Amino acid sequence: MKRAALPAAFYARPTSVVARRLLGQILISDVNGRRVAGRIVETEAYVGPDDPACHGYRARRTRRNASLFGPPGTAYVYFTYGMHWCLNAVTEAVGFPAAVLLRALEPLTGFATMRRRRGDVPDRALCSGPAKLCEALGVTGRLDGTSLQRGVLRIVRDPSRQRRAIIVTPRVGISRGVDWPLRFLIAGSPWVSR
DNA sequence: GGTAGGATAAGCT
DNA sequence: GCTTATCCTACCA
Repeated sequence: MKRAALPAAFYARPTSVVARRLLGQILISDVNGRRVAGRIVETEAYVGPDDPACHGYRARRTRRNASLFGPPGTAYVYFTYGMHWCLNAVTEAVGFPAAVLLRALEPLTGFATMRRRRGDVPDRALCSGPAKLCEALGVTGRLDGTSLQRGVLRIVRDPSRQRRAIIVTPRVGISRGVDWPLRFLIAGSPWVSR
């Protein structure tokens, strides 16, 4: 079934709104021609030049974070801790460095491919963290700056998306801006991180 | 059940 | 030199 990718206008809104509305939508990867997909169950908002935890803090543009300043609906993929990739969806206006970090998925399609990339782990461990889901989907820096509307990675609307309770907490793994409530989870989902 | 520590490298000061 | 939007293993309870 062919489903429409979320349009740029979806992302061209306040980042915390986008982070909430991405919960329940479907992320599809066709890296190496292998279809892998999952439902987004956990996100975090990084909200621009005034957010001390955001890579775009003080609007400092570097080679690493360049795509964070790109058009809404762009993939921002960065490398961290010497071995892990993380995937974000760029939000708001061109030139405004903000994005939603995709932190966990409920695996839906391509279990064999995910397990080949991730190792023989329980289903719960396939995509329950930002670096885990990148490994499961084959996401690396090659996809940084690509479109989430028509690229190898796409986010599509789930026509059967339920209206579900959302839990809001502070963000994880940061040392500045620690009390800002910008992490969003589908309440009761067994697929979230940690 | 829980958590401390190590892996490992780019980017920043 | 130090920090980092993480994960896994080893070890303790």
